[in-house]
Amino acid sequence: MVAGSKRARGGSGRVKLEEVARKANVSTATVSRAFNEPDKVSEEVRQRVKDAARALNWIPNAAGRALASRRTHIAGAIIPTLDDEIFAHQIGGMQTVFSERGFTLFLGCSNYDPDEGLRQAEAMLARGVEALAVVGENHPPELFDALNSRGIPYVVTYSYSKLSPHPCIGFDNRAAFSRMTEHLLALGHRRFAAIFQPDTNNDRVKERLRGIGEALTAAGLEIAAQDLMMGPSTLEFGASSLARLMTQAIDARPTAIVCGNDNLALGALMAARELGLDAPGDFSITGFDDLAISSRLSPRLTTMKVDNQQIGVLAANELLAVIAGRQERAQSREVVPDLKIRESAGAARSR
Amino acid sequence: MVAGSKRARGGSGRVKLEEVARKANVSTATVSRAFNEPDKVSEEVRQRVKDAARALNWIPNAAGRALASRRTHIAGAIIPTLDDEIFAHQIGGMQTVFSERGFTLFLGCSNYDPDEGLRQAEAMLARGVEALAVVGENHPPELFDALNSRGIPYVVTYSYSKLSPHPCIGFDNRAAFSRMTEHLLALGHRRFAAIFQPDTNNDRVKERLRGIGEALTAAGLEIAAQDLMMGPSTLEFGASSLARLMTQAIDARPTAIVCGNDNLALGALMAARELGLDAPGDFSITGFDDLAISSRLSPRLTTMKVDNQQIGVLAANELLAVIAGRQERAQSREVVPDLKIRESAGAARSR
DNA sequence: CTGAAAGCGCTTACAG
DNA sequence: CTGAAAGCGCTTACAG
Repeated sequence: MVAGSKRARGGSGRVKLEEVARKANVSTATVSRAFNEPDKVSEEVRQRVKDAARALNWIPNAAGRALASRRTHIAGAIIPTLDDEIFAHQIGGMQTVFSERGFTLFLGCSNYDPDEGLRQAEAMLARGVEALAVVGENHPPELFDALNSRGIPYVVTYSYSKLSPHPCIGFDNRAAFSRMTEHLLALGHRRFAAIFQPDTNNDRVKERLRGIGEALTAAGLEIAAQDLMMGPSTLEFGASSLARLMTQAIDARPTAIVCGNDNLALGALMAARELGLDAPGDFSITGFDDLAISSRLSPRLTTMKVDNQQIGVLAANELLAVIAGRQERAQSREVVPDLKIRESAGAARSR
Repeated sequence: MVAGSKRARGGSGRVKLEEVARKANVSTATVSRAFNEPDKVSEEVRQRVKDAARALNWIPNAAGRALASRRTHIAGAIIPTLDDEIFAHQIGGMQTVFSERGFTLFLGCSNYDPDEGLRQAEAMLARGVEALAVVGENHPPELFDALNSRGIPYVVTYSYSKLSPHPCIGFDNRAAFSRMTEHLLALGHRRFAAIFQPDTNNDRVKERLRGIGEALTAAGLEIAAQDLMMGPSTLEFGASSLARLMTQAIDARPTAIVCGNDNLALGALMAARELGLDAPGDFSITGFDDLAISSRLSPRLTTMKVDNQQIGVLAANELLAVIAGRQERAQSREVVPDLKIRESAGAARSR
């Protein structure tokens, strides 16, 4: 023992590669190779090393490995919130794919605060994420700068635009809402209202509103100021908004209500029932998301469905392809929402 | 330059602490202290170091730091799925607390496969998580062994039992369903049915069924084999189960239906409406979770509410307390579900 | 195929 | 308060 000649330095107490090497009677290099480049080690030695590792119950220390190899096998995802199942499903899809490929996933929720998102991204970067997925483009430029300057592959999810400077995995929010609006126009509606979640720090919501606006403009229409309701994405706000809209004189009130999501639309439908109104008889209404319940309540809700888990899967696959060097940069992938035409939106009443 | 005398070894290309030290004209030790133990560095030097770090845009390399300090500032959570908002909310709460305290969160979903959960736990352990939260107790013993042998603090969430060998943050699933059953017994019901999600690999569901069973046994009752429906946790399964139950002769069929969650109960209520039946007129029914919609549909659903985000917050706080050395071991915390008595369960009809 | 040893980027016990 | 240097646990360029 030369103890005493060296500085005391705790150590983690965990079994380390060196002990496996000693037990297997090989060098540390060989142990490392037996696991990371098994082809370079003879069958017999490889077996001996693996047996020794198992016997000692060795789990490699990822920090040591990361420091030496400059690989962490960690990816990160930053979403606004897990309270919305839309993002939860995305993360679920991503997590599964990453896990299958030996990657562990860091999760950050910004609670719709771009600065918080940036802080979390930086924490992930410090911890050496090899790739990052963020929801939407609404982030401080520092976030993308940090990613680009380090050459960390990333994707923007949930939104998609051909014009985006970023690789996008998602759908065109604007086009989706234009399409929904056109569906209502085709049904003969001329007076429109919208019930929406807040668009603060939310490029997706802004795009949705823009989509409605463009379709209406093309038809020479627009939404009157008093017919645009914006508030929390709750059943209550949907309900109170519908009630407000319906206080207007019957021949002046909107016949078509485009909601920012199913939740708001369902709330509105509940309020309507209490007011003795119904869709599509008294007004038409649409949602977005196609929640499980939306097709089962009466009236069945006209809405659009996006495969969010698939977005997560595609995002993870793109990032893994870049990490593996199979491609230079993540490619954008468009996911097309499915328009579900159901009972809640019908032909406009003639007046 | 002595280049050439040393082995070539890439390097990450990132700015490192050494460069900050050089620019600030101090040793690497001082740079490290300026950030980690600022009190030990003079005001002036500290400022110089921070300026240099900012100028160089230095982000410390977490692997180097982890290796030297044996701290990673990483925590992990393993849940069955993110498709259930119950777990999503837990993770959301946890994430926020950990993030505030400088911890980054690893997320793993087992998809209800205990082996997959174990694999993910091992991956997290290798990456040096300082604490781990897992949902429920239904995990291979190796998982808890690995945690205990390394002294990694952990908590079991969503379930709670005084008898558990593990620190639990959650509620007593058995007691909750006993309570709900007693509520129905007090309303005069004697013939019970249950519509439940699968109990495979799911100790929480098993406990729920046990809770119902115990309350019924105490009243000299039990659920007949044909009145226990178990299947996927979907609106559809709730609906088809209700239909099946209601095919029985009117004076022989159950008057009280305990559902494993709101989703199943809502499905059942929808089917009832289509069959021209209603609650509480023709039967009473209860759920669990108190989804937003459950109190707004007609009939309003009698159910129980659990603050899942709070479970996540409590879990993170317990783990952080152990990490900080403020306590030896995570303490169990019971969260009491709130019984929401509403219209869907009423007095049993006299026959 | 295998080993000796340098190096990854930090922290920290020790000395001053 | 500050610095020189050892050490954390791996990987890998080099040599054989």
